[in-house]
Amino acid sequence: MNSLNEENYLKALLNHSNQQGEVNVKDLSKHLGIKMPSVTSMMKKMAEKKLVHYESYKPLRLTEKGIKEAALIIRKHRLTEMFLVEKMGFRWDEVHDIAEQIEHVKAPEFFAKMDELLGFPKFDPHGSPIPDKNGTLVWSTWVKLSECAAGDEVKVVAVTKSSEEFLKFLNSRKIALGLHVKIQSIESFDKSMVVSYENHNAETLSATVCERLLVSVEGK
Amino acid sequence: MNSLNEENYLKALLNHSNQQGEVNVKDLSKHLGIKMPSVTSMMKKMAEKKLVHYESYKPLRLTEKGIKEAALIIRKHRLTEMFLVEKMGFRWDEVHDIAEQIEHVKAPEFFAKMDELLGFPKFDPHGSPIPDKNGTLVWSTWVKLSECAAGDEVKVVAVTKSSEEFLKFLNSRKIALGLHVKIQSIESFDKSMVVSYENHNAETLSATVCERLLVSVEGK
DNA sequence: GTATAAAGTTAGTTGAGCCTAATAAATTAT
DNA sequence: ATAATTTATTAGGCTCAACTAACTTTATAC
Repeated sequence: MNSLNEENYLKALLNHSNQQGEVNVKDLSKHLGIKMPSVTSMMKKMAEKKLVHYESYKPLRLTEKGIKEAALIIRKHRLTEMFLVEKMGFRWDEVHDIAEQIEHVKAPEFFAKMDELLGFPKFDPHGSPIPDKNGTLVWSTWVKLSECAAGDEVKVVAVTKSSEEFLKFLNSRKIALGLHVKIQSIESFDKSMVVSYENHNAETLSATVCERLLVSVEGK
Repeated sequence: MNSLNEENYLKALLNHSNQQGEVNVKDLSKHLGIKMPSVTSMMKKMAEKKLVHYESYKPLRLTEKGIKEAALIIRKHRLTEMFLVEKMGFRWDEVHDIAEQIEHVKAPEFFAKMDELLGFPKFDPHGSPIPDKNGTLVWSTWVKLSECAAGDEVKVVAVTKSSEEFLKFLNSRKIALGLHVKIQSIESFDKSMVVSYENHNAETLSATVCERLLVSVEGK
């Protein structure tokens, strides 16, 4: 049985891996709030359990088994978020921290029941896909803009949790579904993005906005 | 912040304390599945945190603070059980293990919402009282028959989770609400009770039955 | 292409929470 | 009232998962 902590490592490994499925120790350390040497030693233990591929001085990569286990935790997290919003009346922005805790509950029946009561949803309230019961994350053709890299060319395909103000904001910048956008750069300190599209050369989009825009990366 | 483990100690201390609020190390050890020396050392730590009164070779007793914290955990457990049964469609006998895990979730809003959705219930699906938000356990005038001692004289006042078979069973023994019963003895190996009432001198009631009968102890 | 900086690893410690074996106190039996 | 039994404590050790300090490897810059 995975310890609570191993579960956090798995989740962070999956969530912060790049296109090649790689993460470096530094990033993992920062996201988990755990010092690098501790991360290294945990990686060795998890490598013995065949959860990660580990080689000294090389980037970390989850194994198939690791990906599956991580996806199952993320499944629990996202199902929980959906349940909190749909069945308990929480707002979508209140549910993350609660789900962060409930995702570690070991009770398959509980999550199966949530799934059933929710009608087997495919996406959580933030627009992220919910992995299936086997831990298969169906990579939707769209991702959050915030997850893209500088240089990517993308098409806006959806918007999550569209409040009226948010839609007005998008309108004011002439951002609409189907729009082609190129990411010029990303400010590392606040994760805001400078993007260009049509006759806009350098629009700055805050991290909050980038979180809510779902896009498909051109050529995927 | 209490560790998960400290929470389990608190709960066990409250649940297994006798009328004087005392528990001995042996019992605690058995109920927690933790060896006695480990319990002793944990008690010393918890005594420093003012959660238990601890003196060598004396029975353990929760402090006011300890009782409150324990009651708040039990509150979360019982609210969860109620929620699982009332709002998610679980049977009352399926919910204990799930609640055992969810009770450790740190998210006051989550439990407050449950409470609200349930209409601020006073009892859980097993008939146990739910402590209030301040950790005050309102000792109902009734307790489970299983919690009484040999020699007690009691009156049957309610029945929890009355299935049709259970009611039939009670009928066949002529046990009804209002009946006066005296507990003759308790079999320590299976917790069944030998009781007498009206013209029945030595009826044996299984632990399961004693769990489901709520009684008021005469003279309380 | 060497120097510096950044990223990663090793070695050694710590604290929590458990364990066993041995000892001591309290209780029960004779 | 002493012996035997039960209950509790002490002493010492283990593992896990964190830490700091020191060192090594890899990447970056000049």
